[in-house]
Amino acid sequence: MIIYIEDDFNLDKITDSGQCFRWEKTGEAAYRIPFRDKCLYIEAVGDSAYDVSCTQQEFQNVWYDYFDLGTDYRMIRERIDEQKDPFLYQAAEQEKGIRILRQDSWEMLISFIISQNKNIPAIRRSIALLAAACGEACSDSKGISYYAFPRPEAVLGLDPDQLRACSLGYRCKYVRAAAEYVSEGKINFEELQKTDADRAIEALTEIYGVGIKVASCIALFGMHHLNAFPRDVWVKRILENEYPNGYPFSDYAPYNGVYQQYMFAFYRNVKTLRETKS
DNA sequence: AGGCAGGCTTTTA
DNA sequence: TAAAAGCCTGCC
Repeated sequence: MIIYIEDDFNLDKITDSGQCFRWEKTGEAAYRIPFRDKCLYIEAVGDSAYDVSCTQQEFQNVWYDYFDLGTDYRMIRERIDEQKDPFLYQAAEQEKGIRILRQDSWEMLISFIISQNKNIPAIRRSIALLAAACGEACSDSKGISYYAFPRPEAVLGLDPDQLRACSLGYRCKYVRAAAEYVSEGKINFEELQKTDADRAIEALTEIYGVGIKVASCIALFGMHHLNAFPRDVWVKRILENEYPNGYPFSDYAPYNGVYQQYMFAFYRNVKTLRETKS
């Protein structure tokens, strides 16, 4: 089925922005995307046109929300004043097409615990190993198999050696603690989605192995708190280098997290560009 | 070969 | 309470 998306939407930009770790590239501008108990093939086939493997009904019920198509990212992007903030303006122009997906809170919790001290390929690898170790084996619309992201109880069912085999290293104990925490019902993701970003982050940091940065990522990518602003080493460098007199968070509320994504992706791409040149 | 990669917890001053 | 040390692992 062909669908049309007029707003900012770029599959490569979204997956390169480091918010999702389970998309599989199946071709030029084409991906296979597992989400909860579903799996979608999507391919860019022309101007604003995308070929998707699901029915119209499934797209409306599941994927419209997953891709956050109800939010106007062009409007968010155009709030940046080129004169007042040329750096962010350029970053957003360059990285236009990034959106903040509405992913599963529990999956994001585990994914970002795993992310600490790892680069993106290593994060992807660990998550794939974990899913293969205890996720449910499923079959997509083409009959090709994949693993659903495991439930907390499935993670708890692994013995320590099996967990360690997912290349989790010292994060093993964090992953296990988080699975216990969720399994015991100590966190209510739905409730935290309804509050503000700061409250959600505060609650998330109660979990062993979750600090401010990881909690901010979970709030932004797993609870859709668009004002959450993860500060990793790159963002700290950006704030130091580009905004020595301070960053105007209040001007950019309630979308600070979206702008963070633009500048983060922009900075990283500049860096890799420099590396490939030299 | 040592440092670093999208940090966190624990220990130490 | 702020700064360091230690932690798994893979990669250059």
